[in-house]
Amino acid sequence: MDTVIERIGASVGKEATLSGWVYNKRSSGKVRFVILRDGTGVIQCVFLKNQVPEAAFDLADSVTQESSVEITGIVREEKRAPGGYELTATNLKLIHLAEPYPITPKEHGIEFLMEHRHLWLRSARQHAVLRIRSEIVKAMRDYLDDNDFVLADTPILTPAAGEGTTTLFPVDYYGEQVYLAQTGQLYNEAIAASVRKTYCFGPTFRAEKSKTRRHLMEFWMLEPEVAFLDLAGDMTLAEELVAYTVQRVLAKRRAELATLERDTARLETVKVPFPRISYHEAIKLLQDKGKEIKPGDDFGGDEETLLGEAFDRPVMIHHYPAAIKAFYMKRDAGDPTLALAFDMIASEGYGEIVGGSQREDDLKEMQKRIEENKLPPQAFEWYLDVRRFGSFPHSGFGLGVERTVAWICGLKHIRETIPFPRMLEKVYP
RNA sequence: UCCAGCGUAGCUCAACCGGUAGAGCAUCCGGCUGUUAACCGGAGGGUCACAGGUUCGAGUCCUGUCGCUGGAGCCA
Repeated sequence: MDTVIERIGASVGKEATLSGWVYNKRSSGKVRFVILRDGTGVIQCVFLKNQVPEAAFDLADSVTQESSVEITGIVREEKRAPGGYELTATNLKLIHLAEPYPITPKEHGIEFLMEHRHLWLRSARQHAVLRIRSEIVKAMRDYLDDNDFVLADTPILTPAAGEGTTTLFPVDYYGEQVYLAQTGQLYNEAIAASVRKTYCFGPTFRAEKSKTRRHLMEFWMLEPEVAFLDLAGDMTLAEELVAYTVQRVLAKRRAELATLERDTARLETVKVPFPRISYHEAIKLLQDKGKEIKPGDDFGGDEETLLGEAFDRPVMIHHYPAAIKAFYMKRDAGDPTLALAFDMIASEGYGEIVGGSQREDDLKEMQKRIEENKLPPQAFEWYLDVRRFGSFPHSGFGLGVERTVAWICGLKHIRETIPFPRMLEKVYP
């Protein structure tokens, strides 16, 4: 196996050759330090004038930031080193001399960093976020895979608007106008009738003119859908999935959370059960906190923050007014003005990370909703078939991956949670 | 779309009431045997976003345009 900095401890006292990029360098006359970054970690390499070839010693001074190099040396434990190890170099080989690197070890503004996002990803913070994001996705998929879910991906190009056309990106499809997917949910419902428990995981697209720290035009969503599951069971699935994911990141990505200076005490408490309050209880809670809000209103960013802050773990709000929720959600049998829907609001002001519901499974009722919402009925015939041929109660939800990453990492802005964010009118790089 | 703030060196920022354009980092040259965003000395580097106006004189004041940032709205 190749020697990498992450596992350098196994090579103490031995010679190792590391390949990577020059993260920084320092010089003190007859001793020179090259800080090497190899993608798994960072280690300082010490060059002593009388112990390395002259060419290598010269190169240790002239090599530029982010040049790619190969460094050979003896691995040593070192108390003063942040990672605990150091390399006493015996040689340095240049692979490519980098041009002057734009992102220096000093501060930079967000505009400049976003313009250089492809290079910014190499920095310690972004590296940590990439690794945590990967762990989060793996944890979620592991949880679902281990609980009998079948991954079945849904299309990106879709023939008709899911709900209204204003938020969709139109695409020319051999002369026909189609749209980038907003959700895989409707397809998931059909798949659930085949495999009982399914999920899709992929990008979704919104053409909204949203310009906030919580919105992206292109974001990834994890959407489970389960046959014969009601709203309460749906909430249980959501809280178990989220709690498992948070605990997994705490167990496996401590170092990265530390790099991000995340207060992990706020994550330790994220265990089941999560608090569940009804929409009307939430309204009352907000009114008690002095918010001017009345039953029937939807929650804005401020309200979500207040609700999230009221608990030490994510809170689930259920039984929203049907009027402010999607057409396919089942109504409450006792009060048809309410939808069997829930949102999960993350703690610490990160807002909604999960939105789910029990789906309408009655054919007549669904036909009525499609008509009321002025949706093109022919585009939904296949969807109605799910209600025509052995209709079944079923529920599911969508989990926004980037908002979840922002919350777990403690990032202020969602743009750092995905390698190349698609922001309002910004698609470079 | 609306509101607010900001556009000065490659980067991050200063420049007081309108009076000669400045620092740190980066780059180049030199010094230092343990540095941790190393440090010390030196050098080069400017269409003060763009256009117009006021003034003896504008980076600074006024108008417009463009761009960026934050927020609102919008938002399964």
